[in-house]
Amino acid sequence: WVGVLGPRVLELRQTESDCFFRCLGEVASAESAPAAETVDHVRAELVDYFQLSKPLAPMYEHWASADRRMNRIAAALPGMRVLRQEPHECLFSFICSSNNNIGRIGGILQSLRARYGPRISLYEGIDTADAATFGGDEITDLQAVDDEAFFAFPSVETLAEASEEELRGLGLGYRADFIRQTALALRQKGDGWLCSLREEDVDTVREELCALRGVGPKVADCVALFSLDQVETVPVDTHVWDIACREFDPSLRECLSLTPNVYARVGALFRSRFGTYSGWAHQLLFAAELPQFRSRLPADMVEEMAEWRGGGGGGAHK
DNA sequence: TCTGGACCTCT
DNA sequence: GAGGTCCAG
Repeated sequence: WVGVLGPRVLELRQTESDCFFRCLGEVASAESAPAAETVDHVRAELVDYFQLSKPLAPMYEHWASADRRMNRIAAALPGMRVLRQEPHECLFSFICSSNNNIGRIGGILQSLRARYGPRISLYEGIDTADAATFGGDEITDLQAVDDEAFFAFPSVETLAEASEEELRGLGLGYRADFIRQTALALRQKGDGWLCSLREEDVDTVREELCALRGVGPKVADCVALFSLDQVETVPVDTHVWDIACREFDPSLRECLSLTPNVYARVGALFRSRFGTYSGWAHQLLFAAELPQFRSRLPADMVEEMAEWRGGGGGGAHK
């Protein structure tokens, strides 16, 4: 994999037993190679980003023993971790995600970076073609988007200064105003405010996030789980709702829409079954629904999921 | 508390 | 409609 993490372009490669990384470039640097201390620093950042100090095996065991279906999924999809993303980037990204599909979100975020983010220069002697030979096909996607350029995520300050019209031009649609207003609010609250929510309890985090423009329950919970250490938070979208109907409580199907009440019921179901790290468990169940992981699951399970989708079982409330 | 509609844009 | 949110009734 090749991509941007914070101010750097990183290349990651995984083997049977190890994970290797390499720094390809960074913001405002003309060096020919990263300093040794930079490499150490990046190693620490990766450990933090992938939350490697949290042992996954005990969680998997707990989830597997709590739920028969989860038992099989856990066996098929090992090593599914929740990332610890940078909160500002995470927040703006999920604001862009509302009422929007994954493919388009990626394009919008890349446009945001290219237009407002600081450019990342590759170290002397490294070209992306060289990196591509290691990285597989991810890098070709990035190059196709913006001519082999890498950008870090824009600052709150920059986004606060952006005009709504220009943001709309990048394909954000009505979310343009959300981005601008939230950036303005964040600037007002000061530099460390968002990160400081990591120390707060779930309810406070949720309340504070939902006060931001374009942030409802789902977006707030995503930001809380994926960047603010709220491990028991379960973001509920229509897919997670489907999962809950299918696996935990068929009576949820009677509900006509995802009201706050239903939303809370779904979250509570996950928590009562999977406990403290319900957010992580949710991530695993959610991943199992994605097309790219389907081939790893037992055939009968894939069949069952297809049947549910096609048979209108999940569509009862839609 | 919940429902219905609007909202950008693309398939 | 899509991996929602906001606003008015």
